[in-house]
Amino acid sequence: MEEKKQIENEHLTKVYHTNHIVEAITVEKRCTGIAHYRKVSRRGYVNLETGEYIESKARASPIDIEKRFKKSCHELRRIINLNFTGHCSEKFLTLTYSGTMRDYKQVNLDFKRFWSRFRYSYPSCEYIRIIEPQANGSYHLHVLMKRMDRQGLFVPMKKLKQMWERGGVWIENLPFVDNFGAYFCPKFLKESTTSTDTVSKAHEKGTRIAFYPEHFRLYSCSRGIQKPVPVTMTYGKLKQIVGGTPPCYSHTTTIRDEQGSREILNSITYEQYILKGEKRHE
DNA sequence: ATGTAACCCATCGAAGATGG
DNA sequence: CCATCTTCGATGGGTTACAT
Repeated sequence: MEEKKQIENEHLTKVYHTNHIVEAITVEKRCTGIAHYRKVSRRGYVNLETGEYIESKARASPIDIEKRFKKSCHELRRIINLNFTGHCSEKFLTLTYSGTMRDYKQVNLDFKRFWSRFRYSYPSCEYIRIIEPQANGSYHLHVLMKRMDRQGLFVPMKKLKQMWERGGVWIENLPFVDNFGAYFCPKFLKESTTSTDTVSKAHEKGTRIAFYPEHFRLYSCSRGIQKPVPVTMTYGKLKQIVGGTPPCYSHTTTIRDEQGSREILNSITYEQYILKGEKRHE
């Protein structure tokens, strides 16, 4: 049993406040100094203290890729929660291919073309775009679209189909959920590893992440989309912001030297609060 | 006029190492 | 897992050019 340590009110915590959702990340031993290594080229790093030069691994391991993916998902969730509230100026689009499309670059080109057309007719719109492989490895796109002048966004189906001629198009209102970020983030990692057939390779690794190319971007945003800015504050100040609301989710990770080691290097507590009252503004 | 594609470049996300 | 830093390649969008 891990004893639940109470965080001191004076302890510093990093807080993301994205509309009605508040996330607090509290690191027990906060990073003190500056990292010793500096990137000096594509693969090269130099230790500033010793002058030692090293080169990075040629290829990232599947574990590294999964970590990166999770990190991107976290950021994506926050961006969505900061920019989308369920207002009538917001819509959710899905763009698919009629055939199989496994060319990541081509998908980006196709979206670029779609966006240049869309922007012409709806110049006040901004987007968050997520590229996702389906179980068979064929890509499709999810787009959260938003009118910045806060007028209702209505796009005739006929027009949409003209702008995206590669396959199916869907446009919907945002669903009635508390956490849009969590709703729209890919959930590959939960997939079971029990594979059946042809798509073997990706499934053997237990995830569709394997379909992405090496330097993929899970999401991208147009410039008008706000980026979440964390604020470092005391834990007491955080409690003041959330009032009496208890965290709806909380998790502490302990970092050990190596697996099974008894010595704890650090611990990180993640908490999420959902504040009522500043929820949806229709 | 009206809609689309082609350039170019500032900006932004991904990479990747270590210490805690 | 988070923090921190730098480099590099991708890309968003303003502008121009080219259609219809």
